Amino acid sequence: MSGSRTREPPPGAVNEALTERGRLTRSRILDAALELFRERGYEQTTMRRVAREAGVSLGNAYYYFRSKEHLIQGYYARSHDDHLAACTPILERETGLRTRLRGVLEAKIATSAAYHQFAGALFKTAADPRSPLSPFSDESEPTRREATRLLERVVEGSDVRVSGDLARELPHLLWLYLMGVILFWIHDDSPRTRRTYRLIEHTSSLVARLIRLAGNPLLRPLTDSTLRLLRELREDGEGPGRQSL
Amino acid sequence: MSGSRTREPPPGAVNEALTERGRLTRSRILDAALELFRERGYEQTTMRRVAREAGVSLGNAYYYFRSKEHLIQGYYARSHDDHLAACTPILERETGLRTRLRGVLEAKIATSAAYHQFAGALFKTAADPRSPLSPFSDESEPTRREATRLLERVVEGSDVRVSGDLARELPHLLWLYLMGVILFWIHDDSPRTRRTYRLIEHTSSLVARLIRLAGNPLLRPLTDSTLRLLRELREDGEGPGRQSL
DNA sequence: TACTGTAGTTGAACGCGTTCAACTAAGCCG
DNA sequence: CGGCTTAGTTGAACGCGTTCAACTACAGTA
Repeated sequence: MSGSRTREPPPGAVNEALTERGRLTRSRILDAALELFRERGYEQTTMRRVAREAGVSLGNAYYYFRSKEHLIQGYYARSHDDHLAACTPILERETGLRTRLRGVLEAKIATSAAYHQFAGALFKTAADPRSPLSPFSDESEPTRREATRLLERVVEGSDVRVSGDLARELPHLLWLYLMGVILFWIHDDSPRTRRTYRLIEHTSSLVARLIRLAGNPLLRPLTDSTLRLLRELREDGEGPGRQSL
Repeated sequence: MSGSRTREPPPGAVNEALTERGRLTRSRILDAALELFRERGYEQTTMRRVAREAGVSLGNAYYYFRSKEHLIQGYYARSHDDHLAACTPILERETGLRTRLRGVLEAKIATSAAYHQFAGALFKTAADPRSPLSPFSDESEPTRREATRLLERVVEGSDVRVSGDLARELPHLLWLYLMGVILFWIHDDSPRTRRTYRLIEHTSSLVARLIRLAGNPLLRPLTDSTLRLLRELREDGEGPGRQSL
């Protein structure tokens, strides 16, 4: 009995309160994990192998990552950064809503291509509502907010004007749309996931037209009750987290 | 070396080629599993405990169920049977599309209520595209087909007439809608999942109105390109399985 | 320099899902 | 009855994710 007596929970995903040495070790572990994920997928990658590849002990890997699943958050962060970088030129160049939407969606798929085969296992854990990795979880709120803001920029920077209530909800709806596209992509086993690109090509046009139509008198009641529903569901939730689906 | 030399793959989920004794044992295992799932959830239930509770050995449980996940298919089957039974009176009584749709959706949620807390873990495995339990997998095709047929009856038995092309795709779209509702329900932690009921109440009305509007000249191009997309995506798939998402 | 607390690190151990070679029981054919 | 086949059954063993008590390295303090 010589060591410390209480142990704080491991640092986990966030890069805070780590010494230089710690940051380096953490990074080595994550790099090893992502490479193994790409090479042989999620299930086939063992924590023992990750630790060995990173040159640390098994227990040490768990010091930096609460669980095998938590390694995935490292992937999330990197994936979003890549996506953002790929979107910038598109959002600066294009002004049409359809083109902007399509470009952003295609960028997400293109930047994720290398991880397509292990993305299934990824969503497997993400689908569990109790998992902190669920895209709907409180813990994912920061990432979700960033993605939503990106979609907000897609609409705001376009030549389409959207009225107040809809403008507020639209980014969330588009985020749901993005989740749907990703879900499709995960299940897409066509060569180069060409079916997903086809889906994006068609649905981006569809969605852009729908947004334009939303103000039309014929569709007004439909639009209104949709917006009312979204508001109600949001108010109904007990926390500030808990998105509208 | 006295026993048999080759071993067929275990019977798995289907109830075929089992002796009376086998059927009984299988049923005892499944009953034990479902009870434990209800009591303490999926993860907290161990195969050893299931076997003990069923009064069989650990290995024997694996003789009837290829894996722990495969126990879930037993849940699927029972859940669908319950749903079907609950829907029959509704479909015989109601004629309005909105009411029929709402009734069928509510029945799904109501009959699943007891399993709400473990349904998350259920969908967790179901979200993996490689898993045979994925609702999109080839192995789930029979169940999916049955559910789709139920939704077909919802439309056909109603007082709304739908034209040919749309009539063919509509059941698949409604099945997707049902999947979305279930996904929402899984993440719904409001008391008695009342937010899900609110969602159903509003969206069933919305969807019914959309179906009526689909034939409207203003929306005709939108409807047409949606249908074209669905057809294309289906043709693009290489197998007869692989639904349109 | 010695002392102390903490970040970082270790590997044995636990419980789990899963596998498999071997066993038992029951039916069938001569 | 005896021999054969096959459905049904067993539990030890394997590999994995995860935990944890104990260790080491190092920075700060007196």
